[in-house]
Amino acid sequence: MPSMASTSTFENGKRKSSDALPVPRPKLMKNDLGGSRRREIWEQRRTLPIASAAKKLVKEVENNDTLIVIGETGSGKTTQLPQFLHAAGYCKGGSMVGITQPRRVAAITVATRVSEEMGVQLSGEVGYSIRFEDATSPQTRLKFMTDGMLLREALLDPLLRKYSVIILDEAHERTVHTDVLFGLLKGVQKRRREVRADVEVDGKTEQGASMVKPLENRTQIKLDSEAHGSNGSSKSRRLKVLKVVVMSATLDAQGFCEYFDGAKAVYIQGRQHPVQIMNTYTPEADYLDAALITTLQVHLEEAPGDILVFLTGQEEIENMERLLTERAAFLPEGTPKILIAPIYAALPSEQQMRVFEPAPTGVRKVILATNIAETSLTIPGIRYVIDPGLVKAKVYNPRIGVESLAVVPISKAQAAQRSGRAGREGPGKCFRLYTVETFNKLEEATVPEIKRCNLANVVLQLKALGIDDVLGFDFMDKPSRAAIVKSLEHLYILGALTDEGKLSDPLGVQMARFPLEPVYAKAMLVSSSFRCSEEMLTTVAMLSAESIFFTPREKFKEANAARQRFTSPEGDHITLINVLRAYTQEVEGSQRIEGEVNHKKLEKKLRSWCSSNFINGRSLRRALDIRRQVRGYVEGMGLELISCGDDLNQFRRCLTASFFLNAAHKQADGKYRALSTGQTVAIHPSSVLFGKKPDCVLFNELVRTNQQYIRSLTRIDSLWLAELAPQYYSTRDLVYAARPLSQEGLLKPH
DNA sequence: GAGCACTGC
Repeated sequence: MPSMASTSTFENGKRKSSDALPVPRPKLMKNDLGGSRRREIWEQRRTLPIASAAKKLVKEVENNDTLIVIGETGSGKTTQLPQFLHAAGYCKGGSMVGITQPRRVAAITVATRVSEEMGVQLSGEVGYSIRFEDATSPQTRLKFMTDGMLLREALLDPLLRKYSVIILDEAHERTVHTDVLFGLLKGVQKRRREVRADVEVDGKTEQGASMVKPLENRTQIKLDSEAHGSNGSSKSRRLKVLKVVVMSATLDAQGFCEYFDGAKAVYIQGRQHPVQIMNTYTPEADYLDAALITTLQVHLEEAPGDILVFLTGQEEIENMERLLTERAAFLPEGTPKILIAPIYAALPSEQQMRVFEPAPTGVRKVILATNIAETSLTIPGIRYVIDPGLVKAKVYNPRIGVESLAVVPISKAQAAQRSGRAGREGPGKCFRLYTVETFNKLEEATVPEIKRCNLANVVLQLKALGIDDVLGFDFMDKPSRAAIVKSLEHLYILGALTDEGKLSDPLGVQMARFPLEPVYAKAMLVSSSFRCSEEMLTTVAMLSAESIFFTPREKFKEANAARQRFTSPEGDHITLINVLRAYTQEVEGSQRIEGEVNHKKLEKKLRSWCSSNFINGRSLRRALDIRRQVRGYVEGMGLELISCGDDLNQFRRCLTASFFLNAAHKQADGKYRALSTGQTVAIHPSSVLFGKKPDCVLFNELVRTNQQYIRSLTRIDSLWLAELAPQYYSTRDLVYAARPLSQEGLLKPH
């Protein structure tokens, strides 16, 4: 690895005496990309807004254990700060700088860019780690990862000893994972200080280290402090305080500063072009019609440049595409043509790529997008943004545990993010289809996800991290008490928590290890005693992947016919198992017969098999990935993987023992009643049991649209509930009644 | 006879 050593040029003495960016002049290396490319990169780095602040930033990190960095779009904070810290010695002695991102793609692209800038190989000194993919090595010093991945690491190493600095990037997005990391890292900082203080007080060298178990890390900790023991007494020879840098793109830093005990905030200017904002004078009665008219108006009156229209969902995008095509046909003669490119997450990736293709000369591209274009991907060429000010967002009702999607107004921060999309390459314009008064009434920021989701997973992870008092956890925005209590109860019923509210061992401990919804993790663990763990493995993978079946509206009948060959009269779970069994036999099986597995060929076969069977290829691939990963965990725990073969009754009984909380019973009037909440529910038309009127079913999802629907069902014998979940159901009454639970122990951990 | 914003382990 010759390239590794060359980066040590960052650590030379020159840096200290100069205000300039600590970027070494381009140097030729083996496997070099070519001198001109290196010079180009160097030139780009030098002119970034953050470059002039390099020295100051490093000093701020040195002087503050927690630092808030507000960096506007285009400031270069994400790629540069990690390199500055590397150059300043924060990676010496085996320490790492960890940088979290909310999205997988971002972790990969940023790591790739930084490795290129540093002239090192990816997965060498610079690496990334995301689910299903670890591109790091023992040499890795700058580690980019998804926020969820760092959370997983904390389970194995609660003090995060490998890290000298953690940078939480895109903190303003407030993902559940980032929010949990906030509280967690505060705790780690405190505990790492305590470990140090211990040493300083009694001076006995081994005392502090005994809190930090594994032997091999002791040397590393020592090396840490030798590397940069700038602050603190000479006696502090143990774990360095963890430096935390919170990076955000929104200007409002106050919330972060307050939460991090008055942490200092620094601002870095961005490099955005001006965007002219236009609002309507009166509220629009029909925002879709307004969006349509505005799009055509911009096309007729404005200079060249592509248009980005934000819409709420697939259906709306499809409608708009149709309307726009119709109206475009009646444009005055000589008007340039338009090219419509829709994009939303569920769109097959080949069609997604169309938004990135430049329109032919003289043609204007109109992109119809969901909020996928707000942050997740950047489309080049956009000069005009049309923003109706609405978004489809998940709403969660903790009382009854129901999720639904609703169209709601965006926040001011989201409005700014949307308009910013017009100023990436040059001055732009944003047309907001709402009045200034309406804008002023919008919320400043979107309600953090942690306040609007099911917390079962979060609570389980916190318990696994040794945080027993979840209600007292230092959340930046605390979820409602009701939501926390609900998930504590849920975990207790699943057996993950003891009567005292502690994580049960081994059940709770094992459940927390799985990258699955707690109820799926439980099902996985229960399944080996029912001798159907292969089938449950497939089930939890397929359920985690969601929407395996692909039903385009125009081919509704064909899709339903294709599904027939997988359909099981027992329900959706076994139907999903049939899909995977068929795939394995018809695609992977035939590959093996032909000899060595050729991945390209397999991929091609998967695609054609999926399209002829109306299966969503992306979802199936994801299910296969999850299946492989979960299989690894199951085997790692020493659990046996057994198939029940054709004895699927055994499997249905296992589903009952696992998903007993979600049982529904047919009433005299033919409607269904969810047993644990008493709600009236209906079988979702996407289920294979729709119209079959089974007496008793289990379900995995409860969604509210026009009415309350249950999805992913299996028919069961109602007597199994009392037999397999006696702790929850009693047989005394004709109608099964859920038993009340005592909450005392759960809420006040001993 | 219905509808699935977007991420993540």
